[in-house]
Amino acid sequence: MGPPLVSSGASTDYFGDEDPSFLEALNKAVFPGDLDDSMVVDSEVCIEETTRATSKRPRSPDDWEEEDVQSEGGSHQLEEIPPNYTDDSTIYGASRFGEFGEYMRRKRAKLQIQNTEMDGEGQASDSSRKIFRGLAIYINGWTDPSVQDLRQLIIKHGGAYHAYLDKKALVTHIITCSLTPAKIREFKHMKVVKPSWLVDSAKAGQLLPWQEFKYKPGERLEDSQGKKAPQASLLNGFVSQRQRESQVAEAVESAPIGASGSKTQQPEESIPEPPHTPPRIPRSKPPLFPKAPTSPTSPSHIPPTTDPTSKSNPYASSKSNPNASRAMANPAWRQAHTSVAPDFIEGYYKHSRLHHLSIWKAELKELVAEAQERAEKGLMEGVDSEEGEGGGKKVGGGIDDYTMRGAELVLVSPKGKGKAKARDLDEDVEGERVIMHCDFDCFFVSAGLVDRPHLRGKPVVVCHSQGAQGGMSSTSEIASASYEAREFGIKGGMSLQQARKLCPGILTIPYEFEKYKQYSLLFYTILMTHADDLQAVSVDEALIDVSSSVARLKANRARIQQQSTSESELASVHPAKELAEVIRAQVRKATSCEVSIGISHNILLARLATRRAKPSGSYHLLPPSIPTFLAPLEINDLHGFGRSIRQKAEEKLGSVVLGELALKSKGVLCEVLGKGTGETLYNAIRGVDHKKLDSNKPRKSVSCEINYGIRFEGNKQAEEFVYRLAEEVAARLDKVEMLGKSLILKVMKRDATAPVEPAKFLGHGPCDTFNKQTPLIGPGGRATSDAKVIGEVAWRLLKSFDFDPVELRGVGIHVTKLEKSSGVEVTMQPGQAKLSFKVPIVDGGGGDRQEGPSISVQPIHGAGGDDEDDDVVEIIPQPPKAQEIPETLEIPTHLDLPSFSQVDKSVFDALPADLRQELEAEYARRSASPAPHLFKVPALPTHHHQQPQTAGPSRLSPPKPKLMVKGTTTTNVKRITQQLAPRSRPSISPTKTKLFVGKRENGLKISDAELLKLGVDPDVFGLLPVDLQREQLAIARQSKGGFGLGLTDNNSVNTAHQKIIIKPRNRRSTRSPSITHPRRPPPPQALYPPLPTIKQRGPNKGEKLVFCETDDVQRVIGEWVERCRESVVNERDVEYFGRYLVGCCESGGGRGVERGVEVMKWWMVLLRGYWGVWEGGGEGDVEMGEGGKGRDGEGRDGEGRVTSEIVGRAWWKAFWEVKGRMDEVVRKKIGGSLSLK
DNA sequence: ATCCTCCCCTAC
DNA sequence: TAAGGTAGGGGAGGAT
Ligand SMILES: Nc1ccn([C@H]2C[C@H](O)[C@@H](COP(=O)(O)OP(=O)(O)OP(=O)(O)O)O2)c(=O)n1
Ligand SMILES: [Mg+2]
Repeated sequence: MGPPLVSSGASTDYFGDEDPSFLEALNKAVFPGDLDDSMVVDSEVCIEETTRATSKRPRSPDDWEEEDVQSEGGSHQLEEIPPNYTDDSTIYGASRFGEFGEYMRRKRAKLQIQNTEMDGEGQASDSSRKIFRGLAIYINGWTDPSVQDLRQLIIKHGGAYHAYLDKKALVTHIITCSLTPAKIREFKHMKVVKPSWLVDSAKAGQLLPWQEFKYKPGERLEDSQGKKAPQASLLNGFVSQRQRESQVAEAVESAPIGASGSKTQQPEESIPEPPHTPPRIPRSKPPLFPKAPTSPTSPSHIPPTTDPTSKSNPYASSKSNPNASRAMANPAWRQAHTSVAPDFIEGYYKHSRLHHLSIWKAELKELVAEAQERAEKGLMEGVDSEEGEGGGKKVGGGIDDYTMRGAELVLVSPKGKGKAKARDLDEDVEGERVIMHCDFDCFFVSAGLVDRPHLRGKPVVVCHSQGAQGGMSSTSEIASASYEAREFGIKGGMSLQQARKLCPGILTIPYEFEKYKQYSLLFYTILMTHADDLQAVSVDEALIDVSSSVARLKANRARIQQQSTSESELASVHPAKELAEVIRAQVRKATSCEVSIGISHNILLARLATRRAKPSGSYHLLPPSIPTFLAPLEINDLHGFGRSIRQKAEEKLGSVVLGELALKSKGVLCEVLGKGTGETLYNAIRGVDHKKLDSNKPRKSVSCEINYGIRFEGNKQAEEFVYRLAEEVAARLDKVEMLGKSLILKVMKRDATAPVEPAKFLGHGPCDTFNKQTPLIGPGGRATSDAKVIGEVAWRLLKSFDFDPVELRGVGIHVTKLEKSSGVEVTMQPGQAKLSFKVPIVDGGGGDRQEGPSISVQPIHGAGGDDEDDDVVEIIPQPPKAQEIPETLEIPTHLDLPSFSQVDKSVFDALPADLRQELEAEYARRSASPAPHLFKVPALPTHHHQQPQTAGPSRLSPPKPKLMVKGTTTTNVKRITQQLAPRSRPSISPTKTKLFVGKRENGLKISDAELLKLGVDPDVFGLLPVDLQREQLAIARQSKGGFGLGLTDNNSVNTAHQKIIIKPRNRRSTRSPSITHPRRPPPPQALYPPLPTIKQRGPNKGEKLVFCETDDVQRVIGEWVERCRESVVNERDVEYFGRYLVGCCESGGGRGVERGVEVMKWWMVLLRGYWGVWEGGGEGDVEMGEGGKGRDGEGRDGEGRVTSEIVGRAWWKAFWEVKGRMDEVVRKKIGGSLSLK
């Protein structure tokens, strides 16, 4: 656009047609969001559901099916619509719009009650008029809105919920979705009604006549058969749309839960009764917009359906997915998108969220194990220098290696041992044990919103289908839903189409695996700082034992109180809670995401506490409230107890509520659930749990399986696939340096009654699964990791089943009976070698490790300088510089699956000022230290002293708490530093300082202004315990003096530069052999090299493209923009960026252009998010450059502050400038207009 | 009693 | 379009 042009131009240009949808999406996003905040639905009916379980599922457990499919009919049409999507959207938009009014209104109303509702507290009455006052309700069995939801609804509206039916006389009504014949008889004389009575009444704001909702045995309810039936009814078309909608809304079901399989459907729901639909639905489901989605209906159509129900089965399985059938009819399409595609496995894994979750978990466990070993060893020898390669562990410097491995985590030292010991010794001392369960709130969504602030507060979900894609018939699964989305009943695991039925305005954002990994590392790094012990649960979740940290805080507090009265108030807050809030604040600062923390004295309770902490908070479940807390929970609320057990409990024990189950004897529970499970439950009901944090157990199996997109046409293809899968497994075995002696082939075969193409696009649908195990014999001896051998064995097993390859829907290869490969061997790769080292070591102890990364820690003892110390450890920094090289290194280990990479610089920059300062201080320290080593870290007290932990605090001999604390902090710093070091800074400059310094500040009297001056966030500072405050202060001062932020560079220019370096991939990835570090030999190749490529998709779906995938470029841009939100963007960066894009367009062929366009769109989206208002006003010029660099990046205080307008205009100016260059290139290259079309 | 095999189940 | 993986806990039942 020319200069002036502006927006329109934009739309015109790059986003030509798609724009509409693209823009629409943007608008939508904003739109609804505005309202948001509260979401509506008051009844919230969220449903939940689930459950069901399935009883049936005859065979395979799965049945996912989306039943939605049913809606399929609708979807069908929708499908066609897409083309005109624009129009549609317009049309739909209109209607939506109207609905939005209602939506908003509701939302607003809901707002008021929203927060309060859940907690027992209550509240609010407003929406909740006590319409159920006087009612005594008992809920029987599984229900559509879950029992829990119904219970809340009942209570919220003044009713009484009875968990037991023992006194029938007291119960006025029984709510159920299904009754067994026996129960029917039993309840014959009672008022048995469907859940919709409660839901509809709540919506209507008045108690509706129960008779209209009377439960009739004949009616379907799903229940056992579940699946299908319900759907069928829905589908049937006749229900008017409106009715349908309302049903949906009400019923809401939800989908299956996240996890597993069988789900599905069921949810369905309750829909059995379409008819009723209550009288208006005044408020209640906001979501329901009638909208068009649905439509028509006929489910059928198309032949594919094979036999939908034909078979008699009740479950019949779902319906087929017409879109899939159509696509599968095209040979070329099949060749390109199903298991027969040459790079199917690679592409599949690259996009599989579940695969990523699994890999990450394994990597995190490994990192934690390494940290623990290190801590225990206490020091290790430092390897010292390893710089060269080292980067992080193996990976040397990898800068970023992608795997987490590159990163190093250090456990808290103080306790390292201490803890361990302490723990072991006093296990019983429960009193002392403090466990925290930390979990990000809607992790994928939260991470995605960091760069999309304009979507905050709106109903957002993460899924592969973006924007309007898929219309209303997308079977894309939702990985995570924002809390706003949950208000509509949307849950993880459900399909996008189901979600759209619940909330047509739902917004979708793409996966950003790289980002999740980075945040996770930051998260773990922070946790390590406070934990005595840590158990990696998942990327976004961990259990930590903070007993010693809490004890220390407690002790300090006591001390302080004595000293000064001023802080007495603090006493009211339990130190554990205080620590939890500190952790939350640190993670928030580091990632801009919310983490919730549950605290208690054992794992079981800490986990349950998290649930209450959840939206965004912390909750300490203390002994006195345990009984009350547990009684109303249901069995499946317990970790490890899922739907299957729930069903057993319901059927054989007559209840799923803990309060009721508490009456059962241990014997009964064991009889029904098995010995171990029964006892675990018995104890859990009483809040007892003796489990310890996961100790690093050796891996027992390595597997690989794919149950998606499996569609073979002949044995040849199946064989080819099996061999490729075998290569994958072999690569994974090598990666962990293990060999196996036994192989298990897992096969999923389409259930005879299931449609050829299941409801879920390319999903496996209802299947029968088969496993076959056989010994795996390698060449010489037994265990092997040879791909060829594995492939042959696997294929032999598959053939032995003699299944028609066309019927296969899933294949998996599991290798068990593992043993470590002999040391070396594979080790070859440098990179890997490093990693591996760990293994060999086992005994050797001695020298192993070199982790090299850079840091090694050695214990020093005391002495030193400071006081404290007891256990100090030295850290040897890695050679900074090496880093550069490292980057390139990359490592390609085998697949590169997503693995964690070290935290990259940008992430480092994103760290909160306080944390960053600590790091900086650490760097300074390092550089300062003569030898490279030597930092002190409180580590174990090596020989000298004894008590570790406890001592910890004490460590400092004197009373000075601060020291102790400090020690801790220091430690932390180190850890983080270690982690970041490799990548971070090139410049480590220097200077000074020392560590510890004992700073003696005492009181924490310091003004905010002063804190700001030091770069310390007053808010966070305020949350810190006194000792930590001191520490922070000391460090902050130090760093200021030392080398202030300056060196870090985060400041504008440098930072920006780095970022802009975009091509990170280039850099990082490695790919350039040339760059490879000298030392490192070429890595082995990954089976599937990662290509970071950006996704380039057709220009057409611009929107999607824009949001799709995470690619480095987008990430970099996001960070760049984010960084310069308050300061004017640097011209040089813009210039660099422009050159990069132009180069991109010129070189990459059409793809380069597409990519460039994609990047521009992304950039535009970001700018619109922050400075949309200034988009058009191009005229005012702002000087670029200068403003920004100024001072600090963060705090900027007052004075010459750059206004948002100036910053925004500068950004837009930069945008148009770059766009102008792009246009030229595009014109030349593609011809005509810019619009790429 | 213990262990082993062959599942199912659960979690993220 | 969509990407339903993966490892470990544990139970049932049989072999030892
Ligand atoms: N079946 C599942 C379960 C989880 N996840 C991913 C997406 C989640 O964001 C992340 C973490 O899982 P959680 O169970 O912690 O769910 P959330 O973090 O999304 O929500 P919550 O706030 O309830 O923790 O794992 C997934 O893709 N599929
Ligand atoms: Mg979470």
